[in-house]
Amino acid sequence: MLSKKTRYAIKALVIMGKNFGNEPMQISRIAAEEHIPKKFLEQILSDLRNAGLLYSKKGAGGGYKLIKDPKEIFLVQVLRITGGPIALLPCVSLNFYQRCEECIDEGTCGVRDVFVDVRNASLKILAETSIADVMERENRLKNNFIEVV
Amino acid sequence: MLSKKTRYAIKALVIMGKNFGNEPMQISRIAAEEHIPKKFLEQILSDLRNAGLLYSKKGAGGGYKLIKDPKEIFLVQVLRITGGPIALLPCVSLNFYQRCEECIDEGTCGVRDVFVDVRNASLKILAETSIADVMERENRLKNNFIEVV
DNA sequence: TATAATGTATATAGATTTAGTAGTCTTTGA
DNA sequence: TCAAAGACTACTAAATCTATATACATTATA
Repeated sequence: MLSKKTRYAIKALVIMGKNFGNEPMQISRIAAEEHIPKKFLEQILSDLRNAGLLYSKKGAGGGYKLIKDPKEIFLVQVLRITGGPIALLPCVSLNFYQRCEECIDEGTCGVRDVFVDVRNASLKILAETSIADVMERENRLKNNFIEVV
Repeated sequence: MLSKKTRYAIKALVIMGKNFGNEPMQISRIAAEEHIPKKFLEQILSDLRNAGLLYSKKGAGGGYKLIKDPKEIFLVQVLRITGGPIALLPCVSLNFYQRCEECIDEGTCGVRDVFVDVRNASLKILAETSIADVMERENRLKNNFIEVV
């Protein structure tokens, strides 16, 4: 399960994606719109900034905005920055690998072998899906809703 | 990430799978072979038993064994018994659903939409893979190793 | 240049979950 | 009757996650 930190990070990036090309957005505005605790969001945006995804401007009229086009920011990057695990087993994680202490021989572990496949399936989607794709899905869902009603 | 409980559960089922058709295995033996803390394993096997996967026998000469053929026990069942989440977001989980508190409209959430796909991809593998498949993968890995050496 | 708005950094507290342990009871077979 | 084994309940320790608090730095603008 993703941490709230990761979830909030993605949501914040999506909302900044909608604002791409415009002036920076203030933390408090993002926090209010997405119902995210402001102080917590501060930390998260700071991490995303240190990772090179965001530009920030201090002082009055300051805020955050995306450095890159939302088409070029992929979910897998976000998960890695915020430490959200993709793999379901530590011994299968590419970026947060840890040996399973109890394991006798990782190389011949059938359980691990299955969860490598699971990771690859998840990873494929997360590596192909950008912030812009998320925005597009949202639009599609909204339009479908109107059609149905 | 799966809990150790879930990991231990799968490993215990695999080792009992190898023993399928024979006399019950004692907790202490499984614990020793798989390097799992005995008392913790006790709880886990008890859960698997209550869920109908294991037969148990008390007293001298007692122990645990599979009720069903390992071909008929699928990983998804084990995860659900031990509470291991498959979905990466609570609002996407089929069996452990919880609303994301901050979410304004689940129905048009683009993030959720992506993670439904991720869940489906993982679920497909876990619902198709049985304990017997895990055993088979293990054998295949061992044989490949011999060939390579 | 004073002030208010804003981000930065660090520390810490509280809640929750996970992992593991202890102890006692019950059942079974020899 | 005794020892071996599982069943059940409660507890604790550790880790992690979420959130808040505090103090500080920077910037726009009046």
